[in-house]
Formats: sequence, structure tokens, C-alpha cells
Amino acid sequence: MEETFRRSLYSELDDIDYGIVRALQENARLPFTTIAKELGVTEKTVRMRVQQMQDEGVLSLVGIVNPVKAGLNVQSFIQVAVEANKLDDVVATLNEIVEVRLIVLTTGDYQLIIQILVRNYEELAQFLMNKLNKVPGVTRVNVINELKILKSKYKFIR
Amino acid sequence: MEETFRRSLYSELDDIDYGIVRALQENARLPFTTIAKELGVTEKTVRMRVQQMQDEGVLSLVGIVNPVKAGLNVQSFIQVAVEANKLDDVVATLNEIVEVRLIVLTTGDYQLIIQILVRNYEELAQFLMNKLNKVPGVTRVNVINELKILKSKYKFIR
DNA sequence: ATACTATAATACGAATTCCGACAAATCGCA
DNA sequence: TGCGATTTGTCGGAATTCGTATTATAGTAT
Repeated sequence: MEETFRRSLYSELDDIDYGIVRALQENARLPFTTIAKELGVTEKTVRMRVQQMQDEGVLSLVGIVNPVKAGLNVQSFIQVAVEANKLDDVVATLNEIVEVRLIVLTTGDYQLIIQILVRNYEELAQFLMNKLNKVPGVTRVNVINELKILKSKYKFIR
Repeated sequence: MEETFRRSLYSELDDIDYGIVRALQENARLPFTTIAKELGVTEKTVRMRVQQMQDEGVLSLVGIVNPVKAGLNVQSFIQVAVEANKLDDVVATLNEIVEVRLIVLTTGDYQLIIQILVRNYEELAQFLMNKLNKVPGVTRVNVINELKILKSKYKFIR
């Protein structure tokens, strides 16, 4: 049998959780035994906490590729204006599109900001003409190309 | 002695690299032995490739916290217009500010888009008034609050 | 083509880590 | 206080990681 119990949904992270997160955001493969020693708890405790935080969407342990090194040379933010009553549908459609890595509901003149990754400008053009502008409910888009990423960090906890 | 050799800077990832990346972007803690079996190479090979890709900034294995679950409830994109000759200085200054998790040079009316994470609107106000607007060279800002993240994926490679 | 050098892959044993079952401790609450 | 549920600790076997030594491969100059 797997571990079936579950802590009541995380209201707040405690010191041990923060310790774990602080360690893993540096290096997702840090041994649980190391973290445990540092925090003064058992490896099993660390293991269970990590499992729970992952299960509840608090923590993700992922490998992130430098997009440019993987041939995804063109990255853009795109602001998208949407007819109010079509928002759900538009989001659902965008969700299925592989180029889209981020969809955020925002304040401002546009309802959404999305971020896309493509190999080159040809693909960007294809995406805009054949995909985004054909989604019913999209009324206006504002493309902001990313020329260079100057800082990008995933360490949110200090 | 550590592993001192180094592959000539990655021009392109080969099939094994892609296999490794594809596996790790799902789960950063997947055992190297598992990946190795899948790809038909040795565990040591996988281990060395991962090390190299990390050293060269191609791959990062990180734990990412859900900011809201960690009390960072307010997230914003901020477009920043900068005097042309002050761009370097502004970027250097923003780089040191803990709330700033992303700085991107962009096309469009503003030179930069930054993303910030703070605990609440009070902190956002403090950031805008006491930090961002006091950076010499910043002429205009456009704050776009993130109301809800509807999609966010780190799996760039398919 | 051959030899040479640097890099990469494999083989493999020892050390470490992970895993899961069970027991003990703690927490929440009636 | 007592009870049930959850969390933490203990511990031994299985799996993984790590480092060294060896072999293979690619690129280059002779």
C-alpha cells in the first residue's frame, strides 16, 4: 500500500517545509538525508513532506532547459484582449497549444498575458496568423518580443 | 579529483541529451539509472551529461514553490521605460532587488518587462514608490497585476 | 593512413541514499 | 482525559550514486 494519508491542505508552510524548500530550490536532487541532517529531522520526514508538497502543488521538482540552447530562439509575451463572455473558451483553446507556456489573467487593457516559445520568426508568424488570431473571441493582441533575458530566478523563498 | 574535463561548448543537444532533458523536465529526481536504461547508455554517461549541461547553463534542476502557497500573494508584470544611456545601470540595480524574479529586454514602448513577487499590495506600493521609481533612469512604468495564473509549464522540449 | 591527444563511454565495487513496513509520538477534538 | 488520525522515528534490504580505472571514439596533425 502506498502512503495514503494526507495532511489537511496546507494553510501555511512551517519551518521544516521552508527548510526543505530552501534546500531544494537550489538543487532539486539534494539527498533527503542531507536536508534531514541540516534540519534535525529524519530522512523519512523530509521524504514525506516533499511528497505532500508535490501532491498539493506547493512544490515542483523540475528540470528546466534553456530554451535558446534547445533551439527555441524566439520568445514573446503577448497581451490578448478577449470578449468578456468568451474568456473561458479562449483560455481552454490556448491551453492546448504547445507553443504557449504561460497564461495569466491580468488587469489592464488586455485580459490575458501569454508567453510563447517558438523556433524562429516564421513560427511566430504562423502562430499569430493561424492560431492566435483564429481563436474566436480574441479581439486584439499586442506582441512584445523578448530580446534577451537579463535575469531569471526560481528561488522565491529567502 | 573532481571531473575536470569539459565538452566543447554545446552547439546543439544530441539525442541522448534530449532524452535526458525530456525525462528530467518531468521529474528532476528521476534516478539516472532509470534514464540510462531507457536510453541504452550507462548511468555514468547520464550523470556526466547532466553535470555538463548544468555547468553550461543548458539545464537547471530546481525546486519551484507555488508563490501563493508561500505567502507571495501579489505578482505583477511591470513594463519599464528607461533612458537609453542608463539601461545598464537600471538593469544592474534591478538585479539586486529581491522582489524581482525576471528581467527581460523587450521590443515595444518600454525597454524592459520585469516580474515581481511580493506578499501584498502594501509591499507592491513600497516597491514602486521606494525602489522602482527611485532608480535613476527609469522614466515610466506600467504595472500589470497578475490576477490568476491559468497555465504555467516548464516542459519546453517535446 | 597512422599515430597522437583529448574527450566520452563503460565497467565495477564501495559508500550512500532511498524505500517501505512497523512502532512510537503527537495532534485535534469531543 | 481519551480516542482516532496523522506525523515522525527506527531500521534493514534494495536501489542508486559516486569515483577510479579502463576502453572506445572523434578530431587533428604528421
